[in-house]
Amino acid sequence: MDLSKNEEDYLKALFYLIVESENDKTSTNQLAEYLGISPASVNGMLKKLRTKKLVDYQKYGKLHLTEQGRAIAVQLVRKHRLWETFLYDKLGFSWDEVHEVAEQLEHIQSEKLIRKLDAFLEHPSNDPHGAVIPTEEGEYRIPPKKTLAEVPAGDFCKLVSVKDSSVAFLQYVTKLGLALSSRIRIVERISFDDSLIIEFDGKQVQITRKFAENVFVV
Amino acid sequence: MDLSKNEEDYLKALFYLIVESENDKTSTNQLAEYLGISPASVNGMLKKLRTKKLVDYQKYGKLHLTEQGRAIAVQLVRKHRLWETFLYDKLGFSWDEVHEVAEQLEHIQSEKLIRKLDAFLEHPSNDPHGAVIPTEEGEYRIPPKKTLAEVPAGDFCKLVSVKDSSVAFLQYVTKLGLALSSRIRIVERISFDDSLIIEFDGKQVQITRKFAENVFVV
DNA sequence: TTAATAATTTAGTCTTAACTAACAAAATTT
DNA sequence: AAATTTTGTTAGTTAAGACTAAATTATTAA
Repeated sequence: MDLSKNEEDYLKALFYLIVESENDKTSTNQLAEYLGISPASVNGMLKKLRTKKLVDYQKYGKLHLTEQGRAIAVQLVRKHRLWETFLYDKLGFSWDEVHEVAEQLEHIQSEKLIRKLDAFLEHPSNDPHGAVIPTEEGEYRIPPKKTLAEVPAGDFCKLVSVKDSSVAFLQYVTKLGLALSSRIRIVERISFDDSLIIEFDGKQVQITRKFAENVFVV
Repeated sequence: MDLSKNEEDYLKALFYLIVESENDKTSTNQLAEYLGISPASVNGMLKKLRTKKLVDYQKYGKLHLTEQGRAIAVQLVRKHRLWETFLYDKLGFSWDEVHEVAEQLEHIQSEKLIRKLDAFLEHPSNDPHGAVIPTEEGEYRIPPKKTLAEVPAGDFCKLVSVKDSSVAFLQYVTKLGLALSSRIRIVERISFDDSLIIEFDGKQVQITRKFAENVFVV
């Protein structure tokens, strides 16, 4: 099945909304909002994707991805994350720069390219944000997530990804000096305002609870 | 200046036709033929490119690229050839597979990506087909073609193409074990009969002058 | 220099994927 | 249960960029 960049973007957005909400469905308006496209336009595209048996819904009903639609979306996620890994590991892009470029690269059509890239990167399991890279066979499971806010005082943990991946947040993280796989120790919890003091790379910083809740760790 | 994939393809085609013919101009029909698009459609796009000051022509006249159009085209060629080099050198694609994928990759918009890629590949000067890679500054000159017969003794060179592509000659080349981009050293020139001894892949063979004159190198 | 041929342009159509405005159905309030 | 609000759909428009057919200009041959 050969899809346009556009159709691929719809599938990816659907996948994102469905997986994020862990709800197995989403709605026209939500999708329109996410893509920044009018609901009317989205409605038109959904009709098309339905005739291609990639999404599944009836008039005024909720949207689901078909098996095939889901499979294609998973492969797009795989491509996106492999490219992010390439940009980060091999080309020295920073953490917050990889997404935008990978957004373009993921649409390149060549199975061989992805297989070779995967091998070149030595079959990575996580992208630079710590997200799991689906396998070639389409296996994709989301590991249970834990935030920095849940780690007991005194314990160590490792940064693997962030919840809010806005540029502003990512830049703040970078400015703090926190990098992917930074080893972090919880020095103290301030019960007064729920902030916490953490230590990494030999320095201590104080962060708010809101910040801690945005940082996923292992 | 932000161009669509389409506009970029037109500029690249124009550049190809103009540079190949070494004529500094081309025509609507020639361009249409090359792109596999009807002359009428090409005419429409040319109008658009003219208003963007990327091509230069008047009604019923010959087509030229403007300085800016040429500069953009050169950068596309640069991107294309850097990606081909990446696919060949790093991912292990064969030389006849790289073009199709590079055709897609060249449209990725990110100056940083190209700079980083160039550095990662250690600033290659030639792509896997032996073609020159334009510099970041847009310098692009086609070097005069050189045959194996012109390489001084002791020097290294790389096979890029052949002059005589008869089956007999190609079979002989293959039998010798010479492949595209084989790294060759000129061991010795026998002045008696102008034959030369070359070394590649750790083995030495003797070839006639006639043979050497049929092999282009870089 | 006129006729024939080739090259180029114009005019009008099609498809895709966006849009707005108006309408219809579903969900929520009162 | 009726009114209101939210959500989803339809209809009609627009912009690219392709197309064909027809018209125009250039070039070549007679």
